[in-house]
Amino acid sequence: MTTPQRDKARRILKDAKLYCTEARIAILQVLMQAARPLRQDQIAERVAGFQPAIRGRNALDTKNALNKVTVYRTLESLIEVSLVHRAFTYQRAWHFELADHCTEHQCNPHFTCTNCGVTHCLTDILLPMAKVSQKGFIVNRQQVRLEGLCPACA
Amino acid sequence: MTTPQRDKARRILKDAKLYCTEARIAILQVLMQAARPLRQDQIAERVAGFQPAIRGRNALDTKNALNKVTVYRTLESLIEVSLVHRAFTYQRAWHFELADHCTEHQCNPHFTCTNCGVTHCLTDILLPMAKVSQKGFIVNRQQVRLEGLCPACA
DNA sequence: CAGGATTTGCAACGGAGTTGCAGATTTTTT
DNA sequence: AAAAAATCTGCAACTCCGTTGCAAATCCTG
Ligand SMILES: [Zn+2]
Ligand SMILES: [Zn+2]
Ligand SMILES: [Zn+2]
Ligand SMILES: [Zn+2]
Repeated sequence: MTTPQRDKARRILKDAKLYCTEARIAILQVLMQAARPLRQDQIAERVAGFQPAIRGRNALDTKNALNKVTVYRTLESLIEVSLVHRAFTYQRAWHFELADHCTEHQCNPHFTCTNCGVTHCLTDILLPMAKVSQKGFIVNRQQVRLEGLCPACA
Repeated sequence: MTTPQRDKARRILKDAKLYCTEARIAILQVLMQAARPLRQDQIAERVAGFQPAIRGRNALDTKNALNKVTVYRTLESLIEVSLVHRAFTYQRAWHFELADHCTEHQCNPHFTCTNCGVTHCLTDILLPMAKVSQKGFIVNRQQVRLEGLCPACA
């Protein structure tokens, strides 16, 4: 029950001076495997599904699921040490992703299809930063959201 | 009980083929006077304060307040005809503003100060549109959010 | 392995948003 | 102007994600 990815997660947590708990290890792994930002309930769902069966239980056993409060607080701690970002809210729910998807002052743009609802990370595109410093604003982070039709729905 | 602004609101509603109800007239006026996007409860609050007597009641009567469901559905109808936009969500609440603050494919960028929480409309700044059309995406709307310190807090 | 620090789960709460429906308001027709 | 049709409004009740308090479980250090 030790994989390269799992070891990597432990290492990351140790470097961040966080307790290496099962919840944090599992959630980190889920986010490392995710192709797009995930809601808390999606994260919980994936943890339950992908977890290599505790004590011989079937992987789909719901007992592998994390409590939603644990997911909530785990994400808070990961955000605190800048390992994770809140990417955006969609339908009143935050979507989370690893912070290493982002540059220091700008997260990758996110495109949400208004037809199928799927969100795509545009990791290879960055807009120039808005020039507002001469007005006295100090920008720490710029976020771009796009809305429209995805290739599949166009 | 007829002002130029009120007449303008009625005219806009008529052009949009919407019923000229007191709620719509009042909310439109509030948004016309707003310097930044407002939450539904802030809109209700301002309607209650500034209203020149809804339904013949005294202007100071707190009963001038609109029910939150009415605010909600009024905004929905105004969005439906593209008079109003949902600008962004902050702390789980949508913030609304007149759509004429925006160009066809891009709303004005919004800057939120992480220290004092105040949001500023950067109406004189527009970022270039992300070029994603060659990937098959059709962009209807681009939104930019900025976070950092405002001039007062810097 | 013991002891203190931290995290987890449960239950209960909070608040913006949402819906059904009866009665009120606005518009259209007569 | 009155009646009829269309639409809107308010109330109450509900959903859902996020949030908090607290006791039990887990994790780290010595
Ligand atoms: Zn699509
Ligand atoms: Zn992303
Ligand atoms: Zn400020
Ligand atoms: Zn604005």
